[in-house]
Amino acid sequence: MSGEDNLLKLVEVEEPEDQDYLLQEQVGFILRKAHQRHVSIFAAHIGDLTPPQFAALAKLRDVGETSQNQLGTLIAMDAATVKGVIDRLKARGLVELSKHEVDKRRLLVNLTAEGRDAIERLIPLAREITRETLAPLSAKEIATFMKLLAKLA
Amino acid sequence: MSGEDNLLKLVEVEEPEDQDYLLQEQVGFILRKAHQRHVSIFAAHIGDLTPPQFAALAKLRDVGETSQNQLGTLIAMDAATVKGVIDRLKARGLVELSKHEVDKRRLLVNLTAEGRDAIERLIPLAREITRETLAPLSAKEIATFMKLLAKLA
DNA sequence: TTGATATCATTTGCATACGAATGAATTTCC
DNA sequence: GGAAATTCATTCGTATGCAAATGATATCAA
Repeated sequence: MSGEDNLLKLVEVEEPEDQDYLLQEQVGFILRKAHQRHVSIFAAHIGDLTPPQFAALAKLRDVGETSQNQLGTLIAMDAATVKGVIDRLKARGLVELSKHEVDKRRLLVNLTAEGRDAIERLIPLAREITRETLAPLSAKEIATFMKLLAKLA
Repeated sequence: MSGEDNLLKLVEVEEPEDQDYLLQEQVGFILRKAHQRHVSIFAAHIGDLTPPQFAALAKLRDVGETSQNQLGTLIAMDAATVKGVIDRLKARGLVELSKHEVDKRRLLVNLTAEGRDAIERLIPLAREITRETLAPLSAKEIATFMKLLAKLA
């Protein structure tokens, strides 16, 4: 009996985690859930725009007219994804497209007047979304969390 | 000149953040990027299975046979999403479906022998994925981060 | 018991997300 | 100058992810 125990212990020392793998403790899984929660909070405050669409408008407000590809880089979207997002924003009249004079490959994107109005109107809501997402944490915890999260992203 | 400065300061005190809204500092945006990075690390280690598919297998390993809906609850997927995931795992022979004897609404899901082999084989890789995702942080930072992230999820 | 509710699963529609392939235009470099 | 490599954008295919509607079954309550 004690012989079996010792054998088990030896095995455990070599592979202490072989038996239990707890999905709900893995970063990836919790990261996915935290992201889901944020998207849900976002949707509750801004129903007619998705987070990626909002990101595109907010970044265009920052940098002004840019190429579609460059915008994608700035908001961490690959070319295929950003195209869909911009197409839908264009269909709603929030951005307008034009051809680059010099480099004919580039498709320039810019806010329309309506798009600018929309993003200015939505930013206060976005601040509230950030607040609500972080509400489970204290001010000090928020500072710590944001610092560490930034390291992972 | 100093009059203008004072006016600006007064405005700033009332609405200190009105002018600048930095997308790249918002939780939601960084959360999305951190999640993207994790998925990318996952794909580099486990190319033939997605994180949701892996989650389904890992949870079935934990709890054994369950209904599709219940599995969805356990891995934070809604009914429509979990159906697609299970369909694809079934098509690959990693899970098998059966009808609940008593409650005819329920669709039971379980690992096949092949599915069990697969998940056992993949778990060590998953541990490495977790390690690599958290690699930018020290051991102490990891503990702090996981505690705070769990509060947000 | 039966009528109202609730639960389980499916389907549809829309929106990311990304790999891979393609074509057009530009830049690099010999 | 011109071939090779690079960049920009598009398209296709596959896989989440979720809201809403629907149908089948089960449970609750009058």
